[in-house]
Amino acid sequence: MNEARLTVPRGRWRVLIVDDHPLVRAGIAALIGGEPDLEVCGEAGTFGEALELARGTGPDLAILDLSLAEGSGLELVKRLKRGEHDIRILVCSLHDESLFAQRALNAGAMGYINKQEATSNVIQAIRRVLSGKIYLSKRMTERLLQGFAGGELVGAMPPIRSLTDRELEVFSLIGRGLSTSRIAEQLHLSVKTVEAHREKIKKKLNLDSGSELMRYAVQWTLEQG
Amino acid sequence: MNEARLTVPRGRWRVLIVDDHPLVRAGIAALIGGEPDLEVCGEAGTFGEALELARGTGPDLAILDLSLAEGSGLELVKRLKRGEHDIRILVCSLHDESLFAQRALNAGAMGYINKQEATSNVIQAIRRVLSGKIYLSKRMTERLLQGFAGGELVGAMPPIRSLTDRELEVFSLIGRGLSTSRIAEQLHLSVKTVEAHREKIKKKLNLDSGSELMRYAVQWTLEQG
DNA sequence: GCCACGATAGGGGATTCCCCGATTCCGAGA
DNA sequence: TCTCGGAATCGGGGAATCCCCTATCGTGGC
Repeated sequence: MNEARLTVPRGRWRVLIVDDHPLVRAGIAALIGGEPDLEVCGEAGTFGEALELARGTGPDLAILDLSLAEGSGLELVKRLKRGEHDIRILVCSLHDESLFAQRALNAGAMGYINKQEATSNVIQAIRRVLSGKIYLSKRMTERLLQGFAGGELVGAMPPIRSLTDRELEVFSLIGRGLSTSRIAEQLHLSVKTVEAHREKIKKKLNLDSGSELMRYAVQWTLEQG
Repeated sequence: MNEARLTVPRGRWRVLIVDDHPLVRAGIAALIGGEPDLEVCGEAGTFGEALELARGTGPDLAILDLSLAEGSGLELVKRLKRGEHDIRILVCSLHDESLFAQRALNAGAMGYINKQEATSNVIQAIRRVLSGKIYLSKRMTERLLQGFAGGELVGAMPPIRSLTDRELEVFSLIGRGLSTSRIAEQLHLSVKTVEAHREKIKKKLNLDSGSELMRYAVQWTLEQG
C-alpha cells in the first residue's frame, strides 16, 4: 500500500464516472471539463460497464453513485479495489450519509459526498481524494471520530456492536415498529427503563432524535432479514 | 451564480431549471447549452428561489425535480401554474413514475420524465412540452390510458395511492426520519396541520400507532430508492 | 473494599400523539 | 346556481412520549 504515484506525469488526472443517471453524468463531466488538470476517461451507467471501463481506461479516480440499476454500489467499490490497477474511489450519492458513508469507507472508498452539495465541494472532494486523503462532510467526520473515541477499533463499522444485549433487544423491537410502552410490556419493564435504554442507544449511535433512531432501527432490522 | 441576462436573441426558448442537486442542474444546463434553440434563464435549488426566478426571468418552460430540499415539488407545480405568466412544466424526477406521474399531470405539469432516461430523451421531452404536447414514457402512457378505460389496474396494490398529494409528501418526509416539527418547518406549515395529516394517513393505511406509521414510511422510502 | 458499569427506575419540562372540532376553498353534481 | 363533500389548514386538550437529569442495586474486576 505504498504511495506509488509520482508527480503528475501525464498532466491530467483521469476520472471515471459511474452513475445510472445520464443527467448526473453530464453534470459531473461538465464540471470536470472546466478543470485544467482533470479529464473524463469514461462514463458508465451499470455495474458491468464500470468494471470494463476501469480495466480498459486505467482511471486514477472513479466517482460513483451507490444506487446502480443492477448490482450494488458497495459491491462495486470492493470489486474495483480488488482490481490490479490502483484506483481511488469517491462515492457521490444521494443516500443518507449517516447510513452509507461508513459502509462506503469500509468497502474501500476514500470519500463520500452528497449530491445535494455544491459543485465546488465536488471538485474539492475529487482533488482531496486524488491527493490520497479522505473526504467527508464535517458532520460525518465528527460522527466517525466520536465512534473512535467510543472505543471501537475500526471506527468505520456501525457501533451497533457496542450495544448491550438489553439495548440491542430494545433496538430491534424499535425496528419492528413497537412503541415505547409496547416494548415495556413485552419485556416486563417500566416505561422509564425503556426510555433510558433508548437514550443510551442514541448516544452510542450518535443519533440526534427519536425519529433518527427509529429510522436507523427500521433500516437495520430490514437488512437483517 | 445567477447572472442577469436580458438581451435575448429572438427565437430561443427560455428554460428554468429547478433541482436541489447542483450536479443535476449542471447536467441539464450542459445539455441545453448544446442546443441552438434553447437557453437556460435561471437555476433554482429551493422552492423560494424557483418562484422568484419564475417571476423574474419569465421562462417558457420550467424543468423541475419533485423532491426539493424545502417545500414540495407538487406544490411548486401548482404554484407556478397559478402565476400570471404562462409557463410550461416538465417534471424530471427519480421517483417512481407510476406513483407520481399522474399526480404531476394533475397538478398542471405537461410532462414527466425519469432521471434514469437518456439525455436525448430529455431534450426530446423538452421540445415536446414546449410545442404544447404531453410527454410521458410509453409505459406510463399505456398505464394511464388503461386507467381511463376501466377500473383499477392492479387493484390490491398498497393503498398508498389513496393518499392525497399533501399526505404523500408528509408520508415520505416521515420516511426520511424527520420529526413532526421538522416536517412542519420544511413545508412551512403549522405543527398542528402536520399532525392532522399524520392522523389521516394512519386511517387510510390502517395503522394503529405513530410507530407503525413511522416503520411503514421508512420501509416504503427505502424501497423507492 | 471499592470502583466501573449495566439494568432498573423516577422527576420534570418540552414535545408529540391522538381524537375532537372549525374554517376556508374548490370542484362536481342537482 | 347552489348545494355538497372533500382537501387543506389550524386550534383545544388530555394522554403519552421524548429528553436530560439523578439514583439505586447487583455483578465482576482490581
